[in-house]
Amino acid sequence: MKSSEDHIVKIAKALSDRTRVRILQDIAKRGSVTCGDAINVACLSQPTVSHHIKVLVDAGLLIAEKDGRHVIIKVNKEVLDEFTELVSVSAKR
Amino acid sequence: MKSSEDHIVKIAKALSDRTRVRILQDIAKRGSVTCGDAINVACLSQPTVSHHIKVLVDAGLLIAEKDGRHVIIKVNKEVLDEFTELVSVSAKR
DNA sequence: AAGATATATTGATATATTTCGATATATCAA
DNA sequence: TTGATATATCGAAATATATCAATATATCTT
Repeated sequence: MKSSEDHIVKIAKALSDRTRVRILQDIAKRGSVTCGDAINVACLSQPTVSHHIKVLVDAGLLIAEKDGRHVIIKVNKEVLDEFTELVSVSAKR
Repeated sequence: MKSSEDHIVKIAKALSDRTRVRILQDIAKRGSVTCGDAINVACLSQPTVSHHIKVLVDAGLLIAEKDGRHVIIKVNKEVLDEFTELVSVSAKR
């Protein structure tokens, strides 16, 4: 089982890059997008955006599911809530 | 004026290191501590801990005030709330 | 089957971060 | 004033991260 520190650190790391936050906010605004959409938002190369999406997915902040040759990504709100809750609680007690 | 992205990124960066989260949680638990106390918690060199505290202070997460030769640090709950609120809102709309 | 499109992986480079020892500064105590 | 204690800063080394071009893989279209 993972400590709350480690969990906070993993999510915070994912949120510690401008591009990733931008991608996340864009997805949140639109509901769901494809990786191609994210490339347009980020204005960076396809491999770079692919990498950032992977970081967000690994952190649990994004859910990705394949749909033909596309990958549809959306925000995992539960994980996001868990994170804000964990930060609030652990830093206030 | 700073974008919400930049604000999130700055705080998230501060929270993206195990040592810093540990220090923050320890301070939250105890109310307030000195830098020396933080060194004991982190088990790292004094300059390293000093650096981490600086990062947390610069991000606004800690408030530091000098008291003789000590520096008393405590959590800035307002900034922390602001952060969790910002993350919640910006990633859900 | 062949070409086109969407995404992932690899390998390299540039930049940022973490960490330390050495040293500086400020304050207290004798 | 001198020595001790608390914290900050500097410079360097090791590690991590962001980024890209090239290439691989998977799926669609014709």
